Amino acid sequence: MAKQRNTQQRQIIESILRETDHPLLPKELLEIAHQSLPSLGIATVFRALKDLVKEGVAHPVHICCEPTRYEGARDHHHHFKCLDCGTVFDLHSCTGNLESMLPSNFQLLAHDITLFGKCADCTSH
Amino acid sequence: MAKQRNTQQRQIIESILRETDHPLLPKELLEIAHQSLPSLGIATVFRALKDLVKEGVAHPVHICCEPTRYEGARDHHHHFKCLDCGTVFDLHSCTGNLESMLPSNFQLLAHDITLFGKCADCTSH
DNA sequence: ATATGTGCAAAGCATTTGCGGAGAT
DNA sequence: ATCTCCGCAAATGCTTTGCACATAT
Repeated sequence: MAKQRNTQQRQIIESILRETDHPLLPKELLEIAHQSLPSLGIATVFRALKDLVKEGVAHPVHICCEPTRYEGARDHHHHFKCLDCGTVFDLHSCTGNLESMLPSNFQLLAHDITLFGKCADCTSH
Repeated sequence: MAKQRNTQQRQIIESILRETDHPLLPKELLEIAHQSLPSLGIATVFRALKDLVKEGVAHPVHICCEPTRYEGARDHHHHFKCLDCGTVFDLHSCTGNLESMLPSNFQLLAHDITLFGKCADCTSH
């Protein structure tokens, strides 16, 4: 892979991912980035995200029937989507014992867990 | 909701879902259906799937960066995707203790778990 | 100086929708 | 006979790509 250039647009995209505590849609990321760089195009956002995922700096987050969101790489964690308000929260613990779900001779390399329900705010209303 | 008609195309689509033991892409479903009804169109597949999901007869399955698959309604289960051959398998057990992942005052209503790795066939090669 | 990155616009897919005609009731 | 469903083709929304120019090295 060729050497990567340190452009203004990549810096902005990386820093937004780093500073945001929940996964973002490419469109949302673009809107935030437009505050510092109005000329930024959506194609650049997709190209940067693809590269950052390849480098392990960003992770794709797939939820239900919606377009892929992206978040900065952090500790291993999963997500909770509130069915009332739609917000996606990070969850910071992880259940064990997933191996027990596998048929024999299957090898477990990774897993996705997404929980759905009502967040604290929506539960209290 | 208006009364649903019992057309040949819906019968075929339902029976394919019922007889297949893993989730199918709309495109794959269409190809199988073409064997019994070559004139079937993809729009009809999408319309039928949307109705069947609403009726609870089919479930959408979301995996990674791929288009939504669909499967007939069965017992609660999850999925395993082989990273080598791409096949999606049903898993018939389910881990407990997901509640422990939640922040306080969050209410758990549903969950998705997808495991990734190598299936028995690909492990042995 | 040179090769990579960018913005724009066009292309590609997956999915949805409008419409006139076919088929189920 | 009527009203829903179908197939087709056009439209939509998200994502990718080609190209000419800009810019980091």
